[in-house]
Amino acid sequence: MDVVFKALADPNRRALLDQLHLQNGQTLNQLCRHLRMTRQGITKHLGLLIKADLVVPLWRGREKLHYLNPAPLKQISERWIDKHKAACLRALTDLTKGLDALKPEPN
Amino acid sequence: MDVVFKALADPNRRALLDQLHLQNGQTLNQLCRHLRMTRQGITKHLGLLIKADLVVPLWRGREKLHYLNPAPLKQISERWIDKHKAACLRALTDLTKGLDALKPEPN
DNA sequence: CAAATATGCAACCGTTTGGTTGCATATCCG
DNA sequence: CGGATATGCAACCAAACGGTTGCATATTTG
Repeated sequence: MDVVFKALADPNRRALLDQLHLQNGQTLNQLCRHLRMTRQGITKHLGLLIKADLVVPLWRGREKLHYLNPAPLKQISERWIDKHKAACLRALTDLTKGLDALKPEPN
Repeated sequence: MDVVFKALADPNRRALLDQLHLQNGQTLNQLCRHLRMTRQGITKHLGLLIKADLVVPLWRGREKLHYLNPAPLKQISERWIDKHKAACLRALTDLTKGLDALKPEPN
C-alpha cells in the first residue's frame, strides 16, 4: 500500500499512467515520446509503477509492453478514501463545533 | 492536486490522518503522543497536510486544534481513481489481448 | 554474420525529504 | 508578575529521490 502512494506521488509517474490510460499496452520507447526525459529515467519510473503493481509489463520479443492494473487504485479508494470520505459529514460538524467552541471562549 | 499526492506519500502523515480520523480536532501535543517523533517533526508533517488542505488548523488560545478536511481526498477519488477504475474492464481485456498477441507470436 | 533496435544495469550527482537540536514567542495560571 | 505550557522558526544532517551518462545485453533484420 505504501509503495502505491509513493508511486503516485510523482507527477511524471502519474503522467505515465495517464498515457497508458490513453492507450494501453505501449512499449517503453512509445512512452518515451510523450515525456521529455531519458529512456533510462522513464525506465526507473516504470520500475516503481511496476513494483507498486500499478503497471504490468509484458515481454514480446525485444519489446516490453506496459499494461495498466487498476486493482491497487481500487484498493486505495476502498480502504482509504471511502473511509475518510465517510467521515465527511462528521468532520464538518466537528469543525463547526470547533468554531462554536472558539467563539464563546469559556473562561 | 500534486501537493495532496505528495502529502499522502508518507506513512507518518497517513498515520496522522488516521489519528485525526479516530478523534478529530486534536491539538499538536495530543497528536505527538501517538507518534514517536519530535514535536517539531510532527509540526512539519502537519504543515504539509495543511498546505495540501487535508487538515485545517484552528487556534484556540495557545492551542492549535487540527481538523480533517475530506474534500481533497474526494477530488482525488473522483478525478483520478474513478477515471482509472472505469478503465478496469478495458484494461483487463487489453491485457488478455496482449497475452493473445504474445502467444501466437506472428512471424 | 553484422548492423540496427529495444531494453537493462550501475555509477554518479544535485536537490528534496524526513528528522533532529536549539532557541524564540505567545498564552495560561498561581 | 513569573513560571509553566503550547507552539513556531531556523539551521543542520543523513538518506532518499529524480535524473543523467556510459556501457552491456538481447532481439530483429538485411
